[in-house]
Amino acid sequence: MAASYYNPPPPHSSYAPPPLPPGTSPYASYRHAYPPPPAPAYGGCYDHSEPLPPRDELRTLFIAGLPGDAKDREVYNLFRDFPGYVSSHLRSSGKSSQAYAFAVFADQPSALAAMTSTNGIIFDLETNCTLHVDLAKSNSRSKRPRTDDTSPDSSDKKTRHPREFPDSGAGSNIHMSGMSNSSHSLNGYPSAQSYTNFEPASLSKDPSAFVPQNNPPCPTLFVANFGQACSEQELIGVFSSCVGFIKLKMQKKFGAPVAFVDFKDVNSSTEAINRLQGVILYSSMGEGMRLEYAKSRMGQRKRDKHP
DNA sequence: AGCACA
Repeated sequence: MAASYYNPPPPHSSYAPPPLPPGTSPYASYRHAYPPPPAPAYGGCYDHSEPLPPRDELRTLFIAGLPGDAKDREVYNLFRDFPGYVSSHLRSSGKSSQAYAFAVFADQPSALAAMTSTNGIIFDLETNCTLHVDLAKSNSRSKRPRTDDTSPDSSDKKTRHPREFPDSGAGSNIHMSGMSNSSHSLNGYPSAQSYTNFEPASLSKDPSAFVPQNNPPCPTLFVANFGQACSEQELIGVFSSCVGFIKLKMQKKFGAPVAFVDFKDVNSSTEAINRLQGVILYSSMGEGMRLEYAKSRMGQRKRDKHP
């Protein structure tokens, strides 16, 4: 097990209290707006009316260790910016002081990446609630998690806007496709603005702040400007969801920690740059991390010492 | 604003 993995508490003193009182939060409504009654029709997760993915791979996370007063919003904010995040469901145990939740992802690698990044984090500094995140026993019964066929508008008609985010603030479950936009934050607490609207966070990146790519494309990426509190496991959790990911090595013996991430080819590394550039990690407090092509490929010994 | 390891 990843028993050695220990995530220090995030530098936030608390969970970025939303600017709205709890009662008036725009999220307050989805608490009681859950359409599906708690009918755990598990055991048969097959739905033959839908063209399911070939193997019904588990892509739902089970989150334990939540405090009893956890809010949907908190679970949502925890996972919303992980690539592939689809939706989350909070289940309060009622009598107990513990709650649990499920987070649905587009595929298992995305789910595993989010799992690695969130497992073991201290969710509540006051009660020292530590999250235990694992793959769920079965996938959540979602309406239409992902349509791989070419009939996209059977249940999704109102969200067909080219502007990606529906106003799911008062919806039932919290859906969001963080797939192909270069999401700007993984920590879930980007700024107060995200509590009041669902603008894609990427628009807060002004083009002038973009990183010039000086180095020629390389399958290995150089990663900098992530927080000191960031663990290698957290980075692996983020990067391992990228196609072609091979390995990640963190280097923190010098002042600012950096990391090298190896991909199978430059297509994959380029895709990862585009996807994760500027992303703010959960453990981060400042700017997002900066990705560049590395100056040399990881693990490639220089064979041309002499001509 | 920082590019190591083999």
